[in-house]
Amino acid sequence: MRPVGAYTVSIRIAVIDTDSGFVTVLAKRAEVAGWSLSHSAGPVPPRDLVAMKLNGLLIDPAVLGDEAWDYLERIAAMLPELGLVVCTGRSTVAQRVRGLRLGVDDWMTKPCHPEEAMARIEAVSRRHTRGRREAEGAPLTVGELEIRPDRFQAFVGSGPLVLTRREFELLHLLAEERGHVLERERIYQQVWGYAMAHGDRSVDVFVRKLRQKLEKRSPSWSYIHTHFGIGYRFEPESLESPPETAPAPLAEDVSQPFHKLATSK
Amino acid sequence: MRPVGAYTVSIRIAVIDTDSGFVTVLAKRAEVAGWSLSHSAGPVPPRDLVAMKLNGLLIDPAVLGDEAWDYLERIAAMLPELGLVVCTGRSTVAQRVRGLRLGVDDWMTKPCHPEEAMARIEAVSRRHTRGRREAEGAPLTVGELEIRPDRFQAFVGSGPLVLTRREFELLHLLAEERGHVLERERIYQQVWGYAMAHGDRSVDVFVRKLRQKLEKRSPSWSYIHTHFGIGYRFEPESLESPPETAPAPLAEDVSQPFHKLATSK
DNA sequence: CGAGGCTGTGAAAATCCTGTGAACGCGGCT
DNA sequence: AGCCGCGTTCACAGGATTTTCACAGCCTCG
Repeated sequence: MRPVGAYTVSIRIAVIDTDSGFVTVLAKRAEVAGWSLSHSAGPVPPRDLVAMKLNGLLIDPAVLGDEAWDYLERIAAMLPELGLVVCTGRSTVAQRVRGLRLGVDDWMTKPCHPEEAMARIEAVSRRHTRGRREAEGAPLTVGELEIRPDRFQAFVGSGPLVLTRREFELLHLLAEERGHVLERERIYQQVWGYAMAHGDRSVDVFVRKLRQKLEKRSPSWSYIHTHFGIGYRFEPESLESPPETAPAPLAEDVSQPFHKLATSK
Repeated sequence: MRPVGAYTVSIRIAVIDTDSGFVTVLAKRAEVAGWSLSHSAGPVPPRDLVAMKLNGLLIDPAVLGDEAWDYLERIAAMLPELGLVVCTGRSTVAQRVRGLRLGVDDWMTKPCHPEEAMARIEAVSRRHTRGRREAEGAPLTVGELEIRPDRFQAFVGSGPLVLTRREFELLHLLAEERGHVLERERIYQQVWGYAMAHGDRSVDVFVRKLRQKLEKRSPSWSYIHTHFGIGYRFEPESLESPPETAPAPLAEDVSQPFHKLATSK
């Protein structure tokens, strides 16, 4: 089921370690793999870790001093979804067992090969992402739209939009990357799961379907903007602004052939 | 009397290894910890592993010969919930990385201390046993349905539904996740315990059986809703136009008080 | 201001998905 | 052995969803 390439998803990790050489090498590999990595040479408050929305944390407890066990335990309890990997110097079996028991997911011994560290972090976070429910299920609200991954649907005040799977996934992707212009190829790759054939218009067609449904249920907003020669950008924009005199445009007039193209910037 | 201390849940593991000394020691510890352990000195057909409903598998790929990688990969793909731990002699970084990438959860080097092996197995299977056992045996009432896990049966006003085991588990899963759309793959994974083969229609068939039985005993309600291209969603809905019955507040479910999803015809 | 490439549209054609009924094995039981 | 209950697998029919096309209306650039 693994698509091509070793790393299928982008992973967010943090490293707490003073060994700058190791960290540097790791950072390089992480970049190649498309992971985002942040580094600290000292303990990071748990609450900050929460805010970072990490998939994995690689840590050398040696930098923590006496509080090490306590710190690890707190992290493990507070962030059950986080893959917690220890990488440290000499340790006894008893220490490793203690660490693993109190919530550490993997324990490596220095010196450790960065590639192996990456692989272990990946393995640990793979295990954690399975069986998670909430992570993907968090509803997303933009404009008067609410996107709910747990139902594969989007809602506006008046009710559901009734989207097909593809439509939903396209909308979800666009909304997640709200504000960014996404190229067609990128969109296709993400939603369809494989490379887009040259000349394929599927993305355009689905954008149209989405625009239709969005407009029907939320006429006073504009969501998907075209960037000529590139792709699309999602951004809820209220069309209201002129004084309140509009004599109720009364829809059904199908003579609105085109959408305004946003080429700005 | 449950063994107090470190091991809070009973874990089922299997060991595939020829080192009988190591296995013996491990078996002893496992017994003390209250785990159930089965042992084999040679490869075990994946389907047998499925039947064993394991939490963890400790394996020395050396006993597998040439097929080792293939075997590991197959196991990992087929049993995503299984904690797969390798324990073998000398190995290269590249081998470890390869193993971890293709689905192995942890990789130890022999000789390894049995206590550490236990701790690592526990760590990799922790994820799946955690956060899931709270309301395990609690009866669940939805619509005019009552689901009793302690009996493996569901009841409506007029009596029991007479469900087979699979039917019950499917219903239970759906009801627990009420309101959420569950993908076929996830349903299969949860109820059957291993990965769904492409093209398998079992879930559909069981949904039909459930719908039939539900309709026979509770004709005025609709419970299982189809989401085209995705899977199913459980949500009791009265078919009668509710004269004045409040639209079932169905609180508690989510924090978002929102409309009910209308997909069905 | 015109050519040429891009995007929006509507609809037909091609695919894919789900509901069903029924045949098939596999054990367990009598 | 023969008879069930249960879970799996098949093949089909009816729909729902995606793709593909052919055109027409824009946008850029020269």
